[in-house]
Amino acid sequence: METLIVKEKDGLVIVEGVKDFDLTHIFECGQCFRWNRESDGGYTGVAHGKVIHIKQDNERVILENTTIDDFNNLWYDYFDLDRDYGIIKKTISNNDEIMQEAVKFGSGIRLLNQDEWEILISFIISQNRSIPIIKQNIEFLSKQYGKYIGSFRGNDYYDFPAAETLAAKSCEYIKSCKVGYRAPYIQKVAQTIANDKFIFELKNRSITEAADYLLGLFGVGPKVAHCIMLFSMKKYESFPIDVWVQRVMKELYGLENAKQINEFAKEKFGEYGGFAQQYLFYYARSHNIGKTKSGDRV
DNA sequence: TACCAGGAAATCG
DNA sequence: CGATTTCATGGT
Repeated sequence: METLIVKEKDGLVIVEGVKDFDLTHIFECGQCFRWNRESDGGYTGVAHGKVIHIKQDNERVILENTTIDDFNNLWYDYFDLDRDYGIIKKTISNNDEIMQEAVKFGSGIRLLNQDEWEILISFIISQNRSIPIIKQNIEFLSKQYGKYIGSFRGNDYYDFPAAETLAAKSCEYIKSCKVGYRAPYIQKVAQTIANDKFIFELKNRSITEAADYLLGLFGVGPKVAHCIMLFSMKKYESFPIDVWVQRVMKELYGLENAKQINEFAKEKFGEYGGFAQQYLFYYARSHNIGKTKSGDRV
């Protein structure tokens, strides 16, 4: 992104000139599970083994409990600040009133660049579950098996557990985090990743090769594979199809099945499919598109 | 109480 | 091979 001004003041990192950026859109659009809104309107979260607090006042973003070095080396990429979302939004919503509305609603979404391993397990857990429960499960896992990071504003924070740690636990222990029938998926995948760090290479491979590898993991199907590639590997043509995307594509575009949806997304959104999907998901879930009669849309 | 949740594996026909 | 059933758990 052009013309970002970064400075440090009173222990805070202040970034000015941040466009197409809204914390609520970013953290509530379903891409991440470890960020929580605080009473001051900002969010506290764990990523990169660190806990930070972030708050926003229009185009000014304020980070607490971090440094300029970490901003430059970690958070700048994590928040995808090097990307011009104006171009993306304009391109995907060209001649498409539906997308225009979805983009307007989630105008400040940025696709976070998250850890492959954490996203893998998070979205294995996500299957057939609601987002609040997914967040709760991941908190259980982190508190039980994650490394203690430290205390911030009176709360203790734990990193997402390492693959080696989970690989060494039995299914029964993993199940104590209330992940249900997904426990054996987690346990087996943890062993795979602990022995074979290949997942961290996929970012540099083709989307086909990445998908092939991910689909070979126990408990990973098409939807979860696409979420992993989109949220942790910068494979932005990925187009995860979940219940909400199915609903919104049927309700607003008249598409009946996954095959039709994939062809439409590839044809219409191309390299920006993942961004389009995320605007649509956030819009659909926030407005209950497909769950209520179509006249209820805001 | 029955049904649903950012689905995928197992099983069926 | 595509279509259906099953799988834990918590919220509504």
